[in-house]
Amino acid sequence: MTNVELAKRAGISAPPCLRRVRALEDAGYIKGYHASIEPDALGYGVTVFAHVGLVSQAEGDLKAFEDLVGTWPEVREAHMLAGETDFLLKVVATDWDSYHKFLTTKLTTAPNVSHVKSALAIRSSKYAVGVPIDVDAVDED
Amino acid sequence: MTNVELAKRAGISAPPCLRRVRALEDAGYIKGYHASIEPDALGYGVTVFAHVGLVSQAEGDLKAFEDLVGTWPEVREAHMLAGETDFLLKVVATDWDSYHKFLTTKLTTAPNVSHVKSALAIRSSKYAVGVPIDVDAVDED
DNA sequence: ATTGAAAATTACATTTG
DNA sequence: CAAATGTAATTTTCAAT
Repeated sequence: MTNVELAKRAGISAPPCLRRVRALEDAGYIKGYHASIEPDALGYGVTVFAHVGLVSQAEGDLKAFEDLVGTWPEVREAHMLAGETDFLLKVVATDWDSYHKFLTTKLTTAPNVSHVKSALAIRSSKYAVGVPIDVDAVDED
Repeated sequence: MTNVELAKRAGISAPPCLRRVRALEDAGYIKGYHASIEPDALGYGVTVFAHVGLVSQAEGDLKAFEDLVGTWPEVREAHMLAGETDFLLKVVATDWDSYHKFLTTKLTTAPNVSHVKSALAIRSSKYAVGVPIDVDAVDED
């Protein structure tokens, strides 16, 4: 969206609107801008949510695991959970074989990994970024 | 990123670069563009992964549940899984109380919902969009 | 609001496979 | 010969004064 279009929606003129956006960027509210792509269209038809349990939950070991998965391109998201599984990983692969290879050669053989439970994503009906606020519903005249 | 900058990275001039991008958009490879924001900075400090089991897995009932969660702003992602849990929902809320309210008044009381297991996300160390391909590493001269 | 600059888009000539 | 690219010119749009 262009700045003028954004200003129109916000009900203000362009210059202060741009200043606000810059302020949000500088303050860290806006992390960046991305294009959304269709994984299936690029041959990445397999999405798996891997529930990972670790042997040690010491902070240093948790951090080490986070750093490790951060280097794996197959892992698109890594969330540390409270509960029976320590980490929830979103893994994207071209096919099931390539996921299985990732699972056996990287994930299960990684240090500190106790058990992995793979849940194949059949389909994703909703994938929204951001927070529940509907921007168009805020400050509407 | 502007088109000229993208063309520079691709090693071609601007017009054919723009044509390629539009071809990707028209073909559905690129779904759209958006800004990435920081949920914590906006007061949404609670992220929960809700594992939902349904009573009926008939296609009509699955679709009905997908449509329903699609109307709930608290649900940012909805993935249908193969395994013991039918759906994995990523839910974002301002605090634990507001999540609990969502859980008790919306999710657990929704039609066809059998059981819900909530896994609180302590922290997210990786959140990447797209696929494992590193674009900058492709076709590099 | 105005102005200056940069980018997007079109048309056309050229090259490449 | 067809498809894609590059150059150039035009129109539009954006951002700073």
